[in-house]
Amino acid sequence: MKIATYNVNGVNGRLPVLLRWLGEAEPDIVILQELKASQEKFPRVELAKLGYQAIWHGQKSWNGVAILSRVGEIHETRRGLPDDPDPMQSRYIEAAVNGILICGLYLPNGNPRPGPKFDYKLRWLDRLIEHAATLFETGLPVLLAGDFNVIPTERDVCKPERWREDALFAPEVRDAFVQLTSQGWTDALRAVHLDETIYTFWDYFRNAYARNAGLRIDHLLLSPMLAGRLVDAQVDIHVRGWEKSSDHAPVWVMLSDEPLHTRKRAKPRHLAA
DNA sequence: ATGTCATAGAAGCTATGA
Repeated sequence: MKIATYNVNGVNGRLPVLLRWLGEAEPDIVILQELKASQEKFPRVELAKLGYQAIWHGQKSWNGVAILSRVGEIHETRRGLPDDPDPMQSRYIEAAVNGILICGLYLPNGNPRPGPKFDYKLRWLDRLIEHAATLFETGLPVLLAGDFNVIPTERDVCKPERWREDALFAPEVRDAFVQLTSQGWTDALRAVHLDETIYTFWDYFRNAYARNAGLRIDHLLLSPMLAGRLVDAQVDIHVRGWEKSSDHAPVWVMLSDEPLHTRKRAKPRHLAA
């Protein structure tokens, strides 16, 4: 089973890109962020033509998250985090699909730092960490995926020194990400590409994509049951080069149907020797 | 500070968020 996360940066403005990628990549389940569309303006019919059913949490102009499936029913379990810091912002959607609990999230950007937007990001992370702990403890197969707006380590940014004060790389935010993954989640892309430079986002400024001046901020975190089924994780980097593309590229994991007893689970970074 | 996009409304440009 192939599961992807993609910050589309406007689901209607980028619809041709999204449909082209879906046709090419054929993911089974897709988690979308930054729909930038109100609830009634989601392109349900166009996606259904490609065989995807969908649930979505829209919002006019900003945010918005969705889950697509071409492998059976989407059983929504919640939208918004428990004690969400701002329920008006559509940033979280959760559903059981094909035996996996899919958690789609769009974390606040948090800039400028310091300031109220940064405080909001920290509160959101706090709520996410608490909810993730609850989900983890169920022992179920759970996937946390989306645009985290977190650069986990220096390896995940082209020029770390330029990002020291940025809300995507701030110590408080990176600490929170470590706190989250330390619950036992596997960062799938990093587990597959241990020592590689691999990015998921290139901004529109300064020809960033052509220079590969990117960031790794879109993540797929696997509970132990799913980590035991991890076959591959990749970024569809070329999609970022398409005309009218999002500033993010799609990121996906391939999971086997059965546990892979031969593959060792990736150790959290803080436990590594 | 800069740069490039999409969106919405004050509208055919400007403000905003990223």
